[in-house]
Amino acid sequence: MPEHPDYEGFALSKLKEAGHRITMPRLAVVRVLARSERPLTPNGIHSEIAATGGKIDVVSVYRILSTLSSLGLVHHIGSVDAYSACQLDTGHGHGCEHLICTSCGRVEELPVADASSIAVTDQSDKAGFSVQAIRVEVLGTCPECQAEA
Amino acid sequence: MPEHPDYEGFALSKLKEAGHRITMPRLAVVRVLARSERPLTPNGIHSEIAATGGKIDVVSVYRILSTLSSLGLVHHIGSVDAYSACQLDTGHGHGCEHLICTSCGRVEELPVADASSIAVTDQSDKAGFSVQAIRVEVLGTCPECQAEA
DNA sequence: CTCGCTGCAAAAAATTTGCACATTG
DNA sequence: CAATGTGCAAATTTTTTGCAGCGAG
Repeated sequence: MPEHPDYEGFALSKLKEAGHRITMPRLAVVRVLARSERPLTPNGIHSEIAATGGKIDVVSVYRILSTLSSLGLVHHIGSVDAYSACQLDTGHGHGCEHLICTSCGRVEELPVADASSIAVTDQSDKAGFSVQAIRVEVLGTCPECQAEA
Repeated sequence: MPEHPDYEGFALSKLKEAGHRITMPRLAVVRVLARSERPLTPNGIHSEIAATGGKIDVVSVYRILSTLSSLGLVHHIGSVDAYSACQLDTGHGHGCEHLICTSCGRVEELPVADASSIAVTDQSDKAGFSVQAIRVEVLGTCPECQAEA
C-alpha cells in the first residue's frame, strides 16, 4: 500500500520535463521513495535499494535527492532529518504539511489548506511578511498507534 | 537590538530550575543566541564566541545545545538547519512558528495561535491524529527586505 | 568536597568533490 | 555521437564518544 498512487510515473515525467535523463539509479531511488511509508535518510535509501538487490552508490543517492528536491519531488523533513516522496503540485508556491507519527514514524503528506493565512491570521503585526513557502510538521500519534496503546 | 528582551535571564533560570549549573561556556552560548537575529549552526555559535574573545570547544557547543534543546530553550530550524533562541513558554505543549526571511536570514518566533486547529481544521479525515507538537516554518521576505527591493 | 561539565583527542558518520568511464536519448 | 550521469576514491565537514581534570555550588 504505497502512500503515493503513482509517484513513480509522476516523478519520471517531471524529471523528463526538466530535461533530466531517466536512469536506473534514479528509477531505483524514486521507487524506494514511492513505496516507503516513512521518510528515509540517504543511507536508508541506499540500503533499501541494496536490500532489493539493486546496486547504487550512496554518492549518487545524494546527487539524485538533490535533483529531486530541486524539482519539488521530495521533501526534506526537518524534525526527523529524512526525505519523503512528495507528489503535491508545488506550483501554487505554498507548501505542504506533514503529519508525523512519533510512534511508528509514518508520514502523511497533506497540502496546507490556506498557507498564508496561517502566517498572517494570527499576527496582524507581521502582516507585512510576504510568504513564499510554508512547511508544517505536525508531530503526534496516528490513529493506528493510538489503538495499539 | 536583541530579538529577545531578556533571553539570558530566562534561559539561566530555566537551567537552574532544571538542576543544571551555570557555567561560563553555557553563558557564552546563551548570550550569542540571545543576540543573534538569525539562527546559528553549532559552528556558527562557536566562531561567534571565538570572535568575541571567548574560548570554548565546539564539542561543548554541541552538548550545550542539546541541553538547551531539551529544555525548549532553543529550536532547531529544519529548513535552514540551524538553532535559534526560543523564549516561548512551551508548557502548553504545542509549538511555535518561525517566520524566516530568505533574504536576510532573520528569524521571528511566534506562538502558533491555535496549533491543533491547523492540523485538524483542514483535514477532517485525519481528525484521529493526536497532536503532540507543531512546527511551522514560514519562508518569505520580511518587510524591511521588501522595502530594499 | 563532590559531582557535573568541560576540553582534548580521536573515532565515527555524513556530505561533498574530482575525474575517468559508462549510459541515455 | 554527445552530453549527462554514475561509480570510485578521497577529502571535508559534521557529530559523537571516552576520559582525565577543572570548577560551580
